Amino acid sequence: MAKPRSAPTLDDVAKMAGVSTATVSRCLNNPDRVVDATRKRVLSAVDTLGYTPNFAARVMAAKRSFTIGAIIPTMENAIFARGLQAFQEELHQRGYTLLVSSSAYKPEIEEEQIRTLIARGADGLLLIGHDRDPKIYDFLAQREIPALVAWSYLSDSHLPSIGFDNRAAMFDLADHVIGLGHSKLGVISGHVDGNDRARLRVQGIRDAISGRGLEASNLSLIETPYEIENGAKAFRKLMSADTPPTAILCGNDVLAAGALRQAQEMGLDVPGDVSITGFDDIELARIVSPALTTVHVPHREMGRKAALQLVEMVENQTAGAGEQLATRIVNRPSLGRPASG
Amino acid sequence: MAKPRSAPTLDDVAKMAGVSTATVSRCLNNPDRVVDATRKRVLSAVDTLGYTPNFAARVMAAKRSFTIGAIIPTMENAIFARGLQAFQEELHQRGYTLLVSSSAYKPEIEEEQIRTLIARGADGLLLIGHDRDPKIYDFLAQREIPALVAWSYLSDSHLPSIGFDNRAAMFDLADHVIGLGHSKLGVISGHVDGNDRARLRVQGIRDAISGRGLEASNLSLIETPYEIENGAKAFRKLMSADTPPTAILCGNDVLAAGALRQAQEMGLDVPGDVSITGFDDIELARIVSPALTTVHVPHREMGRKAALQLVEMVENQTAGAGEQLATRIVNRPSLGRPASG
DNA sequence: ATGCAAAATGCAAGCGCTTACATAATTGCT
DNA sequence: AGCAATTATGTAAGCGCTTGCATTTTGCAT
Repeated sequence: MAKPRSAPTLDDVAKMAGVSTATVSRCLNNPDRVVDATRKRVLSAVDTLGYTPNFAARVMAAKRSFTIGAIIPTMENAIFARGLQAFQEELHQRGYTLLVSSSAYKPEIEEEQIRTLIARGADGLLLIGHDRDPKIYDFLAQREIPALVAWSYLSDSHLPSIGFDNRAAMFDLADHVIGLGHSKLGVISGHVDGNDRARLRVQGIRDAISGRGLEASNLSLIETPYEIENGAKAFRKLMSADTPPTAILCGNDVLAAGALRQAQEMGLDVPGDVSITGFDDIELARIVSPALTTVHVPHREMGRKAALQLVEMVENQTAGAGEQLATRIVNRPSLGRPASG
Repeated sequence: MAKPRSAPTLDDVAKMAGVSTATVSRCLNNPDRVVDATRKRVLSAVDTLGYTPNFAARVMAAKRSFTIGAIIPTMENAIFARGLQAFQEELHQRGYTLLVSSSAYKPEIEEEQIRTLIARGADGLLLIGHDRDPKIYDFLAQREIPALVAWSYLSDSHLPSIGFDNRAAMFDLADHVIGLGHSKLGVISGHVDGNDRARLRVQGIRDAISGRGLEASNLSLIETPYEIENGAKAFRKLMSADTPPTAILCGNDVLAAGALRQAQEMGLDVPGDVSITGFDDIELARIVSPALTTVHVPHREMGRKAALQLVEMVENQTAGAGEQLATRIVNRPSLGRPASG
């Protein structure tokens, strides 16, 4: 009865069970390729030894890790939480483990993370959005790493994508807002550089404005990182204009929550004095009061479908078709008609 | 110019640079043990080949992964976000990578995650709270895996811990609430089974009640998972009693936010009709209105110190001293005196 | 019983890297 | 210029596992 100073290995198990390491390995990975009696013997050895396979060794020998990597721009707010959760659950079902890392919205960090995840043996990758250095796509292609883009659907792109049409979604919301009578619009967007979701959302607003025959000058835009504080700060700035906007469209719910808080601190009634809208429909949108009118994104469905598709790509070497999902406007009290006057 | 069907290896680099694999390896890990000229040659080969070291192979050969594992109960709300973020940042500074997984508050899942993380070669582990099967501690000790507990400080425990005194923190808050004149208290707690933080917080309230000479019957308690919805549900239930509590102490800010929303939906004024308090002081506590009186926990400091301590344990084989951090009550409008009458 | 196909198991070659240890190239002194 | 002491590099043995192929065992029909 030796007490192992370090982890027991396949060899230890094999010895204890009186079989070869090959048999133990098969026992663990293809149980039906081993006869009952030996399997029992092996498993009991595994048990008494407290054996756990060494992952690194396994990856090296099998050249498969059953690990999927995901790189999201941030974990700091809940934007990606629900979708990623669903993604993870579905992967788990299929026997895969998810490794998540965040890029802080920085392209160079994302690139580093991609390399890291691949070095760690990820069988496939989930990326957010399409905007990135083309050489990354070359790298992925050259290494033949299956990768999928989520949170933004484009039909023609380097990688297949599962997501929604950010431009159209925001277009619909903006059009709706203008339809209520708002003609002076403020926009608090995330930085659009390297962020196609943000860029397309702003584009949607622009398109809605010109579609309704309004001047582009009726739009004032601020770009800022996705943080509550920044939403507040941007709101203050937008409202300090000579003729402030009557509606503020925010690039996401987090910015909108910040704007809303700031409105309240400034003693403004929402939506009486100014309307505020968000995007994403995360939990926060319903917690604040008044609750936010926002664009509902089917995060769970997106996550689930992304997982399915990616596993399919990994296991069958297929290309992946991608899929566009529908969004819908959720009307809540933060949006109303402009004060008539 | 062969185009590699799979990743280039150390060998490829060595060949291209005309040196041995050992030299390449040293070049990457101990640059100063290699003379300038060769280093330059090697690095340029690395570059043109686009070489990235294979992590699994490296872990196997070096028996070090520079990876730290953390298992938190949940990622679904922000309870652990800030602390973990600081933990991660500090680890990164020290050259370590963080692997996070969540146990969904289930002991058996936590155990599985611990094994998984170790199998993946984690050099050390961060665990939340002290309540777990003793055999896990045996396992960790036998495998000699450095591990540290956070979010709860206990001076005598299997593992060193960095955190605060959950009982004392909640005791202070409850004592303060009672001092304001509240004598009928409602408590919405997380499940205390297997969760020492929750258990100790409740204990703190009990101690405050008896410390003030009140009957234990003045306390009504509901245990429920940490989700906004459940906070709302529990609040409804507590307030439906014949003589409902005048103050509701919640196990954390998330439950408190749920309770608050429910209060508003029931047309109750907070704190006029009923006071509500939280715990943690996450961002949410300041976003809701009225903002929540809560217990501020120095999450960032805790995360940072945990990282420092754990790295120290890993690198110097030391035992780890642990540290108790101070919390403080943050007074905000959700807490007031009970309606006199 | 006997022979043969099929099923079960064993053998051993890697997977890509690190690291003692051995060897070769430099350096500094005299 | 010559030798010892350094310093730089090469050699090769694993790390723990999977898997193709070889070998043994089993089950069955004859």
